[in-house]
Amino acid sequence: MTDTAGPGPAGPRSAGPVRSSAVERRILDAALRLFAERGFDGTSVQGIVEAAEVTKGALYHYFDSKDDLLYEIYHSLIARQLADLGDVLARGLPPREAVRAVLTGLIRSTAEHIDEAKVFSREMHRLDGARMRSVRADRRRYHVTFRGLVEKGQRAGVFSDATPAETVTIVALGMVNQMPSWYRADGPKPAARLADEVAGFILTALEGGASAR
Amino acid sequence: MTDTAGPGPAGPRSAGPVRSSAVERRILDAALRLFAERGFDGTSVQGIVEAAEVTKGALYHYFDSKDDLLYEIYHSLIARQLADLGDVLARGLPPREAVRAVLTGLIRSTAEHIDEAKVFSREMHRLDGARMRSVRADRRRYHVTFRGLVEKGQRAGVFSDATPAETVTIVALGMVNQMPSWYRADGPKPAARLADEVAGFILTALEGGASAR
DNA sequence: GCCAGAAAACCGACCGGTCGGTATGCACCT
DNA sequence: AGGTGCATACCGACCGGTCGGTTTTCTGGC
Repeated sequence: MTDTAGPGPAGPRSAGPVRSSAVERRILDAALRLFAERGFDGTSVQGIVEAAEVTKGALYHYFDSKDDLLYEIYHSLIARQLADLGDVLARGLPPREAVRAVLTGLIRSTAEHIDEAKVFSREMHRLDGARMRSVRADRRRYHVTFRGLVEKGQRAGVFSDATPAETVTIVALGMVNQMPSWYRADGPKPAARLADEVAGFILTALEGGASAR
Repeated sequence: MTDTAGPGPAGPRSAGPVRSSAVERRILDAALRLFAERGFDGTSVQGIVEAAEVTKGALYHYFDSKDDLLYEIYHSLIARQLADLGDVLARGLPPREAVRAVLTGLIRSTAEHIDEAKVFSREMHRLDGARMRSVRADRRRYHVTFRGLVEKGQRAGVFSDATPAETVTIVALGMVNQMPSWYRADGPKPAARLADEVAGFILTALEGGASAR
């Protein structure tokens, strides 16, 4: 196993600064940019090392394979999302405020790291078995946690249970996961406003309608 | 140009059986299945011809390139979606029923042709300039038409205008476009029920909240 | 009914080029 | 003197696409 599933979501590391030399980061940045721009298969290893201004030897010194780069990108994205989610949960907000905080935070964060999200949504299927399982498990944890938040609100009578929490989750996270295909940082609407609108829309549906309790 | 864009959407043809020989369809079917399963770059032309039980010569007799196969898949998907949309519009339903009909139809149709949708969402960026523009234009038409439906309801006072129609469209179509990443035909929930739940959820948000008019 | 000739359908060996990855060497630091 | 951090040259596999040729189907004259 790849030890990616620690107890805490990206908790403090014992010995910190060993991770990621400058060269390592340059490679990762270049890979991210090129993957987002041309896709994984459309990007050659040679292209990455040229963009990062290093040599192939350096790349294969730090990474096992091209797929390794992909996994690093995925992992950093999911780790950040789970950490943000954990932060909100730790604040112990009531359901409505919790859902709003999670959704707006997720949308803002996705907008801010749109390249990672783009690569993720487009090339996730390329991962090999073990890594695929690890990434999927993390994604599922996020999904289940969000759904649990909705369920909690439904049980408390704050949200209508006309629509199953699973379906609500699918709609909300579906919008977020689709962002890479249309969101542009220089677009007309700031991410923060978009986030507020979407959260407001989802909450309206959750609160409106026939409250069955 | 490939003359695939006739006047009517797949309407009756003057002299029919020229289009799509059995071999042509076998190739397209195999390509669709393999693209959905392994991705475009992960699928070799050799693999396609073996799966279709034809030879490479036959494939390049009917298609110009591997990319050609992709475009055919995209085009058939979008053509169907636009045709369905047109059918609903032609019925002249009031906004609420129109939105419901479009959404449930789109979700059911996407579930039914999930492989096409999967290839589409994953590999759209691979198209070259001219074809990319054509596909994007069709997608945009769908988006704008749907948004127009929402706007019409808002102007009529049937829908709340608390959330901009554009944002509503982003949420609704975002869910649909994300379906390929999780929907399974053998899943626990039939597509028809899912479609009803989602449409109900979106309509609740559209009708609920403070109606500003 | 038949046959010649043309056109469409199809075959499969082959090619140029690219790509991910490796082998080996060397400078520098400790 | 040995390990880390690279550089460079190179490899074998594979891939999309081509091309000369063969088979099958269609067409029209008789």
